[in-house]
Order: sequence, then C-alpha cells, then structure tokens
Amino acid sequence: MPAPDRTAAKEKFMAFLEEKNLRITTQRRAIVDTVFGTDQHFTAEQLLEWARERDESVSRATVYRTLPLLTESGLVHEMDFGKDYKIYDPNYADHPNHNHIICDDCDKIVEFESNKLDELENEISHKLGFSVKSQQLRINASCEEMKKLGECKNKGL
Amino acid sequence: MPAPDRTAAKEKFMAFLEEKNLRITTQRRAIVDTVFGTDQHFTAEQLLEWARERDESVSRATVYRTLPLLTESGLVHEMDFGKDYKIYDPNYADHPNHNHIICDDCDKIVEFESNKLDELENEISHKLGFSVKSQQLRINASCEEMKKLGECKNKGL
DNA sequence: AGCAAATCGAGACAGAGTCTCATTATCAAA
DNA sequence: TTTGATAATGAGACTCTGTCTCGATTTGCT
Ligand SMILES: [Mn+2]
Ligand SMILES: [Mn+2]
Ligand SMILES: [Zn+2]
Ligand SMILES: [Zn+2]
Repeated sequence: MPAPDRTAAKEKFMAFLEEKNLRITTQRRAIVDTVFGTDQHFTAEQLLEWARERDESVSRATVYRTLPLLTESGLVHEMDFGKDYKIYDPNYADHPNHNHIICDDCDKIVEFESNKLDELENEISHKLGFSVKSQQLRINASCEEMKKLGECKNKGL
Repeated sequence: MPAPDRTAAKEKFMAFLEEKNLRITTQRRAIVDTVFGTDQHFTAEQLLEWARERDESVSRATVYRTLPLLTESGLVHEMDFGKDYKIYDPNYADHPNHNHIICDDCDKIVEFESNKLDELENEISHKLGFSVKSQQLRINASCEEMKKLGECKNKGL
C-alpha cells in the first residue's frame, strides 16, 4: 500500500471538528498530531503515552473523549482482535475495508484488501435482507516463518 | 440449519475432560448441561445465571474457568461483536466457520455459512504466506424491517 | 476585554474478567 | 470402603479498560 497523506487526514479532522462546532484545543492537537503521525495500530493507552510526549498535560479522559470523534469522522478505524482492549488504525481513510491476518505464533499482523470479499459480503447480506454498513474480518493464522521454525518464538520476528 | 445433537456435544465434552485428567464435578455438570441445552448465544454472566438455576452453588469463578475448556474443546465458539464482553456460541461444532450479520438498529443476529467465503479466505491467506487456523467475519448492517420503519425502535422486533 | 459554552484533569466509579487461598470434592489405588 | 494426592471449589480482593462527575480552565466570538 502506498504511503498516505497524513497532513490531509489531519486537516480533514480539523474541518470535522469545526463543522460540529467543537473546539481545537492544545490537548486535541497533541492527540491528533500523534494519531496522524504514525502508520501503526495503537491502543488507547499507547495513544495517551505518545500524546503526553508532545503535551504532558494530556489526560486519559481527553484521549478517551477524542477517540470516538476520530472514529466518527471515519478517519480512524476501531478494531477487535480478540483482546480485552480495542485497537485503532489511523491508516484507514486511505484503505477503507481492509482486513487483517494475525499470526497466532508471532503476533505479526498483515493487512489486505479484496474486492472479491467486499462483493461476496454484499451478495450474502442482500440475500439475507440486510444492507452492509461495516464489516470486520479477522483471520487467525500461522505464518510461513513460524512453520519453518517449527516452534513458537513468540514475538521473535 | 438442522437441529444439532446436543447430547452428543455434551458427551464429547465429558470425553475431553477425561482425556485431560480433569474431573467431572457437579458444578461443571450444571454448566455443561446449560451450555448444551440451548441454541442461543450467551454471555459469561448469562451462563452463570442459567447454571445457578440448575445448581445454586455454581460460582462466577467456575464459570470463567470452564469457558476456556469449552472453547479449547472446539465445541463452543468465542466471539467479539464489538461490545465490552464476549459472546459464546454453543451451536458451533455443528456449524464450524459460520459467521454473523448484526443489525445495528435492532440487534437482530443472523447466522450464515459460505463455502465461497472459506475458499476466498484460504486463497488470500495462502498468497500472503499464511495458513488459516480460524476466522471471524462480522458484518454490521441494517435489516429490511428497520429500513421500512425508517426509525430505530431498538430491540422492538 | 468579556461572556457562554466547550473542554479540561483528577479521580471516583463501573463492569468484565482474573487471581488467591483456605476448604472441599473427586477418583483411583489400596 | 477407606484413603490420600490433587483437582476443583467459592468468596472476594484485585486488575484492567473504559466512563462519568464536577469544579476549574480555555476557547472562540462579539
Ligand atoms: Mn490495519
Ligand atoms: Mn452463531
Ligand atoms: Zn508468525
Ligand atoms: Zn434490524
């Protein structure tokens, strides 16, 4: 996947705030700069830590208040990987509907997109009398490297 | 989907326990009878409540200790529907790989199976150097009834 | 500057799930 | 059937993620 334009995402979010008559505060700026300054998936707690490196005054409450705005804007995607915390994906607006394969042995995560999959989901949903609003496919798998090693060196790759 | 043989599932689980040198206690029996006595999806807390109707002495701890055994045995499936609790599906061994469409408006859940989907997942995974161990597709959608009503009467159906 | 409304941080709170530990139940062997 | 090693139990303390409250502050607009 090509490198996305993070500046554009940030500006879109600022416009989103303005449209809803929400204010641009220094804490929100720190959070937003953090979110759109990385390609990585992150947790709420990681976001708090990173944002605090930019502005020490950012609180947990503000992070948790800002995350729903980010997802509502469509620029960040909230995901479940079967853990007891949520994972956020800042690289979403550029790759809508992408999904993930997770290696259970080494925790490696690979992203993919598939038009065939999207079509199939629409087809199935239509047959059952639904219209798709969103979807999330998680494939838990074993990667080649792990098969070769024959042994689980967790997080060793 | 045809009505599954719940007695068989229960016996399989008892065999699973014996194989692992685990004991068959009255509390486990109450839990297992509950699990394989329903077709419905349930939460851990619901299972506790239902099992206590059979044996008042069943504790929360024992329910939470038994659930991993049930999933490990492959007879019950653990799922994420984006809530902050897990949902369990006792109707799994008979319909492996089935997935779910959830109506965001009325919380209706419909199950489906698709060979095409399974094949596509295997194909994609193989291309990326993985071999599938398990998968979970969640489609959030809007159902026909809700579209007709035009308004969200939550849980009204 | 001056004001109303949005936002803030701290920390109390909530809910799902885990862990500890003293006690009890299981089950195979004697 | 007794016995004993050990698996399993319940109560409740605890952890962790996430939410809510509230008094104090900041923002954006005139
Ligand atoms: Mn991703
Ligand atoms: Mn199901
Ligand atoms: Zn791997
Ligand atoms: Zn509906």
